[in-house]
Amino acid sequence: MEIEQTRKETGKIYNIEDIAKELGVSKTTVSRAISGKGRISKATTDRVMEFIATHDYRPNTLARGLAKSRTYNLGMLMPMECGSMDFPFFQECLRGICEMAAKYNYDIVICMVSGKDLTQLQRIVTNRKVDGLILSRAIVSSAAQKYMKEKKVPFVVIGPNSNPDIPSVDNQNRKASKELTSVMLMKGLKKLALIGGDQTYLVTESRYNGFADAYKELGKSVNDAVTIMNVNGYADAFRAVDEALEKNADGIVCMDDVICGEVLGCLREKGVRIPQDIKVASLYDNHALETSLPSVTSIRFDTNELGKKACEKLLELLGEKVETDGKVPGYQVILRESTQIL
Amino acid sequence: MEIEQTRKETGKIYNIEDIAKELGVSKTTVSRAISGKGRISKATTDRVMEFIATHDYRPNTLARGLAKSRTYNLGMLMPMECGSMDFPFFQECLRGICEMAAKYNYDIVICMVSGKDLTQLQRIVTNRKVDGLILSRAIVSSAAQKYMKEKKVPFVVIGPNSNPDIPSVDNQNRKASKELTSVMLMKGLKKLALIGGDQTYLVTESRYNGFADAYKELGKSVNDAVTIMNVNGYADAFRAVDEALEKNADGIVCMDDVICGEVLGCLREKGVRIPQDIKVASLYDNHALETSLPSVTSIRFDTNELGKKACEKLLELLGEKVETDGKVPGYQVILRESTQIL
DNA sequence: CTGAAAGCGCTTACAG
DNA sequence: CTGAAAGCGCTTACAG
Repeated sequence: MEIEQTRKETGKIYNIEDIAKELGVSKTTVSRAISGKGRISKATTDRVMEFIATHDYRPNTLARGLAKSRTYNLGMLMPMECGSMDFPFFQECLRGICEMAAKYNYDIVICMVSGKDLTQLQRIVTNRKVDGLILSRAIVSSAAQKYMKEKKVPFVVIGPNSNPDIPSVDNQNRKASKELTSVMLMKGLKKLALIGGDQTYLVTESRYNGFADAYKELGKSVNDAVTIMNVNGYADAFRAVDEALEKNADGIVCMDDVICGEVLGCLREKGVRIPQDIKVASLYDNHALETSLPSVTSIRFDTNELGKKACEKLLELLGEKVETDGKVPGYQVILRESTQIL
Repeated sequence: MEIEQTRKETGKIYNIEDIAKELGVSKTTVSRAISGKGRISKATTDRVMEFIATHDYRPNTLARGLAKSRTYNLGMLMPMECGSMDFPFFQECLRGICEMAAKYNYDIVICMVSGKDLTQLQRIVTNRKVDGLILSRAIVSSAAQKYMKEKKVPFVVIGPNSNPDIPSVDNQNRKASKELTSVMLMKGLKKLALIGGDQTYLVTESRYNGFADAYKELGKSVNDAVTIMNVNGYADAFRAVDEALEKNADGIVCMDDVICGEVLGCLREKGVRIPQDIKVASLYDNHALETSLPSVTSIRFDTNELGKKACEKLLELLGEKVETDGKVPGYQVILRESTQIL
């Protein structure tokens, strides 16, 4: 009560010198008590900490930053033109990142990059507005990575990464794909069609491998399946669906939610009923798949956790002592109407 | 070429003192040349600026910040639990904000707030990580606003705002609603039903007024329409649609995209065809309305521009000289299949 | 028009 | 265990 009073009356914002004076010690001592570094007696530490708590003192981040050459900000690269499909991913991810960053008293600054234009990245880096950066699979631009290496800015990548030198975190695409495919197979489906996108993407490869793993485990060959890759856009999808139907597929596994949306459109257009005539599943979930008619079986990754891990990794890179649980971001296989056996 | 060389060889990061020495002037002079403030000869300014350009010097933001008590960061409050519906709004908005901020060499830091929990806001404020804040209609919490006033942190609100003391920017809800409603009326529809949400929201009021304006302009009374407010959730929407149909409405105007989605669901469930049996329009657009079957007539606001304006306003509050064009964020009325006269 | 000096609020060798 | 002092890289009265 009285403390509140004091705060309200004075409204004063203390600095380290004020505290030193009030307590009759040196700034050095106060600084040490706060940081917990250097030799300092328990008694002094306690006195300082109590004063700080009572007066709700917060060190000036700018000043500390200048002294330690730190901004206590982390940059998150976001593609300006991410479609409505991608955005939920970023939202979730950002949530996890912010949460973890806050835990260590860091904040997230957004860096919107447009295509191959690195202007904004350069601005943020040359202005030293961040201590490190997080970028995601959606930022294809290896130019960005090259730039950051050159400038020696620590960064982590969210998504598949072939280069072991680059710290990265990723979903368990392969494992999850295998699991979903296995379920389809065990449901008694005889002929699966896998419809996937650009094969040069690593995520495509991972999911493909997972799909194949499921066959292998059952003593079958992935060649028993119809695999149609490099599908890009509705026209491609339409042809892919045609091929799947011609080859008598009784189940279609779509590599991601975008493709799946297109496939659903094609099937509707052709008057093929789901799940009566054919089962459909997606290796990446989104809200539309959940609410569409019928709802579509899919894999939901724990993107929030993925963001947290990315942030943790970056913090570690920056020399913060993070206590990580070493868990890998999980996923759920969600069986919905589109794969029901009637 | 040679400049490149120099940069690469040295890789040196200059500070203001280095420059002063190299040029045989004082730090003061260099600082003045850069800021463009204070008396200084054109000749000296040019020399300094040339050196800076050649060596790609960037003032240390942290140091400047400490001296001027500025972070050159703006905070953007984001609701943690914004649904998939809300997010496109934030994405667009954020784009505009970032773009404008970058123009004045500010950056955006994200502050995720969850419900009424102000922890993150307090953290960012007491740590002085931002010079000001932008919050949007989705942050209902007036507690947040109260906190910021108390702490004297400048902020602007995106969305309807009754309090004229609080700087805010908003879409032209009333005008846009009137325009869309007018079009419906002029298409010859005899009985419109307006289905809206919580009447305590200011945005609801604005849109309602716009709807009424259209009637007034045609010399009619809004009482000719069926208005059903405070609709919240599918069950409510179902009853509202029932009522509209009973009263022989030949057109339904939904106050926002969420309600519209529900109304579409209800109509489908009831076997009412759009636009054959009834026309449907929404006073707020989203991707689903654009791609649904049939596509739905709607109002698309220029959210990107809205974000820019919000940022401009905040920058002005912070004392930056912004050159604004005084334009108001626009909108488009997009007539799609759902209102076609067959 | 220009500069020396103090100041922004921290951290951290260095010396006791 | 503690403190005086220098330093982080800028800005800005103040004095010329």
